[in-house]
Amino acid sequence: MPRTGMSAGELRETATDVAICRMRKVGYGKLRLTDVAAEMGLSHAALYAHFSSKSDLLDAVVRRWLAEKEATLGEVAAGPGPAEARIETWALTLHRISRERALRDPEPCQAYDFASAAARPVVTAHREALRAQLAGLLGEAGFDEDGAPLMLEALRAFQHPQLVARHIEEDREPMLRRIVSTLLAGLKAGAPVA
Amino acid sequence: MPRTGMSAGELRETATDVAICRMRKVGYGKLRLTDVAAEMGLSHAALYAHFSSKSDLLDAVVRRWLAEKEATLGEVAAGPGPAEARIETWALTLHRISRERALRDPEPCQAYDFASAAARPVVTAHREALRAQLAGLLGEAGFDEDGAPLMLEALRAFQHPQLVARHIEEDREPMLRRIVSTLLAGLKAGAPVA
DNA sequence: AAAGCTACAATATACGAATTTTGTAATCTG
DNA sequence: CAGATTACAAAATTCGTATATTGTAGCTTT
Repeated sequence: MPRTGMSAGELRETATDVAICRMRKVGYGKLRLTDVAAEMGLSHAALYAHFSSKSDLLDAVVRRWLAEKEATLGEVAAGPGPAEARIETWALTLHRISRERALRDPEPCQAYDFASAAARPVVTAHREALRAQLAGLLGEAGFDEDGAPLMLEALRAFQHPQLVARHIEEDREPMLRRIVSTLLAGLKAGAPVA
Repeated sequence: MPRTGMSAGELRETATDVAICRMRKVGYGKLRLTDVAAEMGLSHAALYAHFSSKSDLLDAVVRRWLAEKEATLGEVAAGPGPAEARIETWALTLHRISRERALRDPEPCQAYDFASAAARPVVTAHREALRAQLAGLLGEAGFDEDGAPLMLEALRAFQHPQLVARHIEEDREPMLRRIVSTLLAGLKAGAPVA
């Protein structure tokens, strides 16, 4: 019987919550397991029963944060209107979320950036989730689903934390729209020549 | 009458040379004006007659390094064969140079990365030079030259030092080819819908 | 035995003193 | 007097050490 009154799953979720909050408050670089544990009324050692390492907790934080992004995009993908129009909306939303987060939620953003640089599986999984959503949209709109990785690579400048940060002042939406419509036009024109 | 036997221009060039060499030897972060000056038989203060600051010298280093890249790409752009084919070759070359440099010339690469993050004019000028080359090629191949900034943005994942470094193991050329041909097909299909 | 704690070693971070380095000004020299 | 030097202040970096944090093991409690 757990003394915290939480199941293993709940404790992991709570620890992830607390870690995100503390990260937002004190910054990515100053997040301490000791503090997370203390805030939960635990010794830091107790966390090791639920997370194999600090990185594992940070992964959980990033996973949660990316899951919210995927959920928002999933709603756009499943939204009303013609599928082809939703592709542009989806891409714009992807960019807006990235930009908004760089501006207003920089600490988890930095955690993501580190996870990304370290090629953590949580990042790979996120990219795959985006690919799947976009592939679904493309399929629905009558395009070959193989266009999804292609589009994602071409839109990378609008997602990547550092590139987004570098252009945070500019309105890059017109350029993004042009790229999306050019890519869609190109895909429509048929399978690209090898 | 200069005691070094060099004109102002030559001295700047020599200092830039020496700085690149030392940077390659000791690393970007450990480059010291003192050492550059000493290697030229000068006191560090003498450098200030030719460079307004260390950043100014670093800019000269990056400018030189980027000029070599522009020259190689310029040759490709001016090369033989149909213009449309040269666009793909140009993009592949752009990626190969970026990749090769990340692998074999990491220190100036880091200097470029810092200059890029600091939004130094030398980087803006480089981007403009690339845009002009690509615009020329597009024009020659019968495309609207406005496609150049669009293509460059879409190819950013294949140029940006950090993104190139992250995928250094992979062969991304097939994907690059697909993106280029899709974009060209899209541009050919007519001005993208606003 | 499950859930957690205390104790501890290895590692990492923070801090402050000493040293370098950068940048400026006044001075020297051919 | 252009070209360079020495001298010097401000800022940055290094280096040694004290402190904190991470991760592990064995012990305690219910």
